[in-house]
This record gives sequence, structure tokens and C-alpha cells, in this order.
Amino acid sequence: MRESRDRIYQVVRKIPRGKVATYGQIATLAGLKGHARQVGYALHDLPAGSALPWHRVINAQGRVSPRAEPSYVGIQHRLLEAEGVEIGRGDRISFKRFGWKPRK
DNA sequence: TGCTTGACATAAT
DNA sequence: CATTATGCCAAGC
Repeated sequence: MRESRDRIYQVVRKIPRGKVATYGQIATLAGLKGHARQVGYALHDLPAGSALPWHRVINAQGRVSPRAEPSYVGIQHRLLEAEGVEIGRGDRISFKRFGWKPRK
């Protein structure tokens, strides 16, 4: 559904620079609680060249979700590092430091 | 209309 | 800490 997708985009756009959020969080904030997968769907449908910070959206394990194209994972890592997000060993990100805390 | 799939999440092993 | 199993819900076919 495009409406849900728009809502997801709206939330993703709110992620501050240098922070990351999980799909579950995005889904909840978008009012689609429990539809974490739809978030991934929406992002997959996201056209390349979009100004949406999709790279700030990761899974609950603190890692970049493996995509069809492995190359994009590296790109995402680079984008995150460029924003000040440190990626530890095993491509892990500390939510303790870089987790986005949205206000209810 | 019904089965399969998926940029997920959480718990168990 | 890595892998597996199960639950979840919507979109594709």
C-alpha cells in the first residue's frame, strides 16, 4: 500500500544524522506496529536517488540487513561511517550510542 | 481466493 | 556470538 509506504518514509526522514533506527521502531512510529517487514518492503521499493536516509534503517540485531546486492551493504556501511556511526567488529552497531531515541 | 515469499523481531538452541 | 525456529502481516502470483 502506498499510504503505509508514505508514512514509513515520513518516519525515516525524521531520523537525525548520525543515528540509526530499527525496522520495528520505524513500523511502530509509523503507526504500523508489528509490520516491521512492510518497512523493509517500502524501502526495497524505494527508488535509487531518493533523498531518504534508508541507510539509517537497520535490523534489531544492530546490523545492516543483507540485501540482494551485497555491494549495497558496503555502501550503507560507508554512508553510516560518514555520518559518524561507528561499526564494530562483525558489522555491528551499538544502539547504546547511535540508537535513535524518538520522543513518544 | 489461497499459497508463497520477504531490507523483520524475538526466543530458543 | 551464530544459527534455527516461530510469529507476524502485507504484497505477489
